[in-house]
Amino acid sequence: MSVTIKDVSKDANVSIKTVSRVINNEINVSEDTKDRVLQSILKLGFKPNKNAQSLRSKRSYMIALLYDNPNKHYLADIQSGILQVCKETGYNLVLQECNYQNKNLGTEIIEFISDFQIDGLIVTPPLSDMDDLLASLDNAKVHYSIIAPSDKRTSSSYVSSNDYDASYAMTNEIISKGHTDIGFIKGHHKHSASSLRYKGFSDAVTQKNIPLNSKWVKEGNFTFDSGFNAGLEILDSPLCPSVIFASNDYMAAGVMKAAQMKGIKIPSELCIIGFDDSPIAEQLWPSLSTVRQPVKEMACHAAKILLGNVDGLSQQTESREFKSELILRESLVNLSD
Amino acid sequence: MSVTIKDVSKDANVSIKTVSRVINNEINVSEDTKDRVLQSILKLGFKPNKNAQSLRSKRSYMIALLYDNPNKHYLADIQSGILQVCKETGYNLVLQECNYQNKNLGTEIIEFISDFQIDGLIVTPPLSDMDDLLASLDNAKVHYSIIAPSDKRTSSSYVSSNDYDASYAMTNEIISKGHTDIGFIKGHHKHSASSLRYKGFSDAVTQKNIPLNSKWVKEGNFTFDSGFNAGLEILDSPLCPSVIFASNDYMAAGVMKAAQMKGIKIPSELCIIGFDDSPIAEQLWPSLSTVRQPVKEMACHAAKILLGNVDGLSQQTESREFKSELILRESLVNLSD
DNA sequence: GCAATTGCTGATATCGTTGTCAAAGAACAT
DNA sequence: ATGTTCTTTGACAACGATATCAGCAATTGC
Repeated sequence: MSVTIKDVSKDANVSIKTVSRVINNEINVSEDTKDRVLQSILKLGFKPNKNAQSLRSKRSYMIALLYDNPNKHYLADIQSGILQVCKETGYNLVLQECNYQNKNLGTEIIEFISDFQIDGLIVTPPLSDMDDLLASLDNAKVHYSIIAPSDKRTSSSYVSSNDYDASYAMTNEIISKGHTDIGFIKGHHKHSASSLRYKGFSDAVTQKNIPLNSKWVKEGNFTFDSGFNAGLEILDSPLCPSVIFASNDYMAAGVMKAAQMKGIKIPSELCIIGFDDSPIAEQLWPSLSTVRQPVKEMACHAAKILLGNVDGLSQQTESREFKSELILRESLVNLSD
Repeated sequence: MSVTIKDVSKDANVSIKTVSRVINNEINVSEDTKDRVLQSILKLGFKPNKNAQSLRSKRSYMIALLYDNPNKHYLADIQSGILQVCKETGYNLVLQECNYQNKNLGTEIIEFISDFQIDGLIVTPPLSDMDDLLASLDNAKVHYSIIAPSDKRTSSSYVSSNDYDASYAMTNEIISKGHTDIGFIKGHHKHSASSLRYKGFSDAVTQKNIPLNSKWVKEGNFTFDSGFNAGLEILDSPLCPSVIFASNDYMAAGVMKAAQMKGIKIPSELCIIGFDDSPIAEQLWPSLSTVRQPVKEMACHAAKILLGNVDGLSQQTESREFKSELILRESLVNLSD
């Protein structure tokens, strides 16, 4: 049926072990035999059988993506970045949709890994915040790399973005436009990016001695609906802020809809700021000012780190923080009073 | 290290073949031995090694999703539906991002399948329209199921939705509100869903003797930008329609932004209709009237069909057409003249 | 009552690789 | 010349399942 290492060994007149050595780029094969074997491989169109390799070497050439994220675009970018690296290295990506509230998550994931001999994991938020999950993974000696970890764990491999700095910078941008009545919509309090984004905001206003009205600070959970509801609450009060800064674009879109339904003009009566530069930010009118993270690059990098650890052959890659970028669009203007 | 079939066979005092029989639910095992083996399996915590199974039986217990679709939400729903079935059946899903313009796509995919012994494919639009790709798959005797095929190929397994009927019904809904000046934005002409949606529309207007103004019919490619540009073109002309029906929500969102930028009031001066019920349809203001397809259920069904064909054990599942549903929201109102 | 069929079971080969270990020859040191 | 090390190679076992085929007992048919 298909060509095996045995056929190659016969054709090249060497033992199967030598063919294996050539396939795996092992040392101590003379140039002469190596050439001969490579030629036979080419001639016969030999491809090593992945399952046999996996069985013997206990490696599957597959990595898994762990996620539980309502943001489909974020996820799609992550997937796309990882797939790019996979394609280059011959690995495959399998998906593992999780429920972060599942009590047995650690156990189930470790079971999944050992079932399929998965070589490594990429862990995305909010799962990257779950210290107990990561502890189970460490314990089971599973290779993994984390996207947006809760704190920069020295022990592990991660990629992160400078959420705090970006949020701080955006807040200063808002203040520079003359605004002092600023609302903020936090994300879920367990989500570490949430806290950083809020901290960047609150540090910036505090440093400029701008009072923080607690009625204008709400907590959402990164969904459109939660932003919509928070927006309604803020805009129902007698005193309204002139800007609302939401921790992501979907919540900002929710605020925008709430404002539009109330007949509040954007941006002249209310400015709205988002975070993430999701496609919707540009699709709304007026379009959202926001913060762009290089999500796909981050995912690429996370995959490279992981494969560097998993695969002795690839080069090691270092953990890294990526810089975000302010995107100023129509939804933020100078305070007109 | 880990428990193998051998350990179980010793513990249950049977041959390894008998254990294998129990694992695979083969006939001709007495209730007595079966119970004994099952108990040993439970006691020892035995889990068959997937790679060994794959090597011997030439099945990987993995299916792949083929896609090249700009619509991330659609894709996420598809993935989610497939993963649900995978979880139930112990299969795994691997992703294969394609480029539908790639000339060697067929070859590359078949190579990928034989490399990893992928058990089957789920093909999504626009790849499901590529007859030459499907022909290569047939030729290589690859199992696959198609989501939204170009025509209901009797030979293969598919799930589809009633795009024509839904578009026809929505058009009648529009007409019943008194509109006669109707614009339409088609999707990419190679995309079969495109043609069906347009045909449903044009048949409905023709039957009601409503003239079709060709200046109000544009072609986009299902992206926001293409809808935005088409919207600008239509709305720039001296005579504007009172409704624009776009073949998907992203293009409809583009039209809405174009209209809003021009100061056209929605829905009083222009009604906008979308298709798909993407999340953005509800997030815009005014929210979009649209057509909802049960995408996740369709994906579930496609996965079941595939696994029914791949896995002799699971029950066979039939190809099926799913019904779409009209979702009437704020963006469509009676013609006010 | 004897042959044929059916149900259940196990010994052993097999899938296509990598791992272990030993052997042969070359290179070097003494 | 002899012993030691290093390089290159191959025979064979091993990974952990399923497949083949044969054997034996129990049932059925005539």
